[in-house]
Order: sequence, then structure tokens, then C-alpha cells
Amino acid sequence: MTTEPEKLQEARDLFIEQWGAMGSLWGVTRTMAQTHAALLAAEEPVSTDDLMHELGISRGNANQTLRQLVEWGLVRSVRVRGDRKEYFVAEKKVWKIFCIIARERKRREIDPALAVLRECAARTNGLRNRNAKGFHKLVSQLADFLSTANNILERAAAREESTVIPALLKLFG
Amino acid sequence: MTTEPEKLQEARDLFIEQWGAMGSLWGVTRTMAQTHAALLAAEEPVSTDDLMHELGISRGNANQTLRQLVEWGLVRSVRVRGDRKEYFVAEKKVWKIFCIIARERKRREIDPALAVLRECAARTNGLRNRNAKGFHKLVSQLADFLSTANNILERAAAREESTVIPALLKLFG
DNA sequence: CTGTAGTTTCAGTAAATACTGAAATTACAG
DNA sequence: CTGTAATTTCAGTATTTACTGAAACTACAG
Repeated sequence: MTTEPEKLQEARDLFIEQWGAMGSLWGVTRTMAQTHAALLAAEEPVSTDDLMHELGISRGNANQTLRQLVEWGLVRSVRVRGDRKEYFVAEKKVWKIFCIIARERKRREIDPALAVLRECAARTNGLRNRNAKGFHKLVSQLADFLSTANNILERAAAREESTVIPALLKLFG
Repeated sequence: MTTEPEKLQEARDLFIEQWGAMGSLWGVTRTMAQTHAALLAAEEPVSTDDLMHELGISRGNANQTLRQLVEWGLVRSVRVRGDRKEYFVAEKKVWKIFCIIARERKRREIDPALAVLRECAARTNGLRNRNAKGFHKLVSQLADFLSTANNILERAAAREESTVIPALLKLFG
């Protein structure tokens, strides 16, 4: 016989493990994604010590990871009166989580890549020989596509979920 | 004075380096992304030896990386008659490249994640206490969102670029 | 102020990941 | 078939990346 709390604990562990594995999807370490998962799965604010014990990681690691999550905006820190400790709470609205992750990936990876692609296109603009022409065309197309995709994502992320998902489902459903 | 071929070479190197850095965006090694870039930037089919020299990597690495790119469908191998060597050519249509990468990420990472989220939701279905209810709601919402996003992407990737991008621009422009 | 709980930092270390290179295998030309 | 060029494989190694833990620092209570 499995009790309810045991079932919950198992499901929670499974979730933390899987969410951790998804770290590579948005370019963060396994530990950071697991930390995010642990906070998502918590009903109460969580302290650095709670986290260290739950995930079996060092204080330094827990502290750095939490700071990073706060910086991203996925987590905010809360204070309990009469307690010196800092506690942490995760943003739980799925659409917000998605927007934050998309924004960070864009800022950290897509924008710099786009700048370089444009630079490559500019440097080979007007060159005469066949190879140069082919290369120029390719990087220009890549830059245009990335730029367009980027814009679409940015505009979508600025809206409310209710005005985005239904429209997309209508378009592609 | 910089000659045209020199300018091209510089731009090409810049491109290879940057495309390599983007490997993490779709979950492949830097070398695999660089290899892809080198093939994209080539007007002629490229051999394993060409690649080893261009990127300064070992034969084993070049071979494995090329095989993987072929498996993904981003590269195909071509044979030159009267030559025993195998040569490689990259798919250059940007929309196709995008679709292939999206498909692989979906298959390798999103689908398994979705299965686990659903399992977590199922295991906590009907549990009574507050924590379990909150957790069940969260993972259900995450699973639904991921599933919807997945479907939209899949349907979009099955279409022609000309029927997707303009529609999205109209929707979000 | 002073003592203490809490937090941050970062040099050193551990773990994960990617790469090498040479031996084994395959595939082709003669 | 036979010899040779090309490719594949993978155990060992290098490199990169993430983590630890203890010392330094900070901020609060008394």
C-alpha cells in the first residue's frame, strides 16, 4: 500500500529529475533546472538549506543557482518576519515562465548570433566570384529568417496567452 | 589591401565560429554545428579529409560528426565517379534546416519530457491534500502547454514556408 | 558595539563531455 | 582473389563545465 504523501513525493521526484533533464532545452545547467523544478513543486517558500537537502547540493551551488533564477525573473525572494533567512518562491504561471525563458535565450544567444550573421553578410556584399556570391546569399537568408522568427517570438511573448494560443490553433489546427 | 578571397575567408571563418557557438541552441556539440557551418559555406562537396583540415579535428571526430549530420538529414553524402572518397553536401534551404532541427529537438527532448509530465499528473490525480492538488494542477498545466506548443510547431513544420511566415507576420506584425 | 546567523565568493576539485588516433573493418580496383 | 584506400570504432585521454566547501563578508539582534 502506497500512502498519498508517498505518491506525491514520488511524482515530485520524477518531475524534478525530468525538468532537470530539460535544462539543455533552454541552455541552463541540470542543477538550475532542477532547482527551478523544486521551487515550482513547492507550495511554501523554500530556503537555501531546504534546497541543499532536497537536491543534495552544496551551499555555494544552491546560492548561485537561486541568485541566477531570481535574476532571470523565474523566482523571487521573500522574507518571513522574525526570521533572518531568505526564502524563495517560483513564478507559477506557465505562460510567464515560457516568456521569461524565451526572452533570456533570445538575449543571450539569438541576438549575438544575428549580429554576426549580418556582419558576415555585410563583409561579403558586392564580392564578385561565385563562391562569395553563394556564401553571401546563404548568410543573408539565415539572418533574415532568424530575424523574422525573433520578431514574431518577441511580439507573441509581449501578449497575453489568451490572445496568442487560440489564434495559433486556429491558424494551424 | 584585402583581396576578395581573403575577405571571403574571413567572413567564412566568422560564420563557422558563430554557428558553432549556436550548437547549444539546438542541443549539439560545438564541433557538429561548426561542421554543419563549414558544409553550408561550401559551394563544392566536402570530404572527411577536407573537414579535418579546415576545422583541425581528428578523423574519428570528423567521421562521427558527418554521420550524425547525415542521420539528421541536414547533410547528404554524394559520390564522385572514379573517386573512392565520400563527399558531403549540406541542405541549404533555410526553412528545411529549421524544420529538421525542430523535428530532432522535439523527438529527442520534448516528447520524452511530455510523457513524464503526464505521468506525474496521472500519479497525483485525485489526491486529497493541498500540496498534492497544487502539484497536480501545475504539472497538468505544464503538460498541456507543452503539448499545445508541440502540436503547433509540428503542424507549422509540415507546411511550406510561404504559407507560415506571412500568416504569422500578419497575426503579430 | 558585539556576537551570531546568514550569505557570498572563488580557488581547487570532481564530473561530465567531447576528441583522438590507431587498430579493425569494409569496399573497391585491378 | 589481393592489395590498397577509405571508413568506422572505441578505449584512452583531454578539455570543458559544473560543484564543493571553507573563508570572507554582511546584516541583524541584543
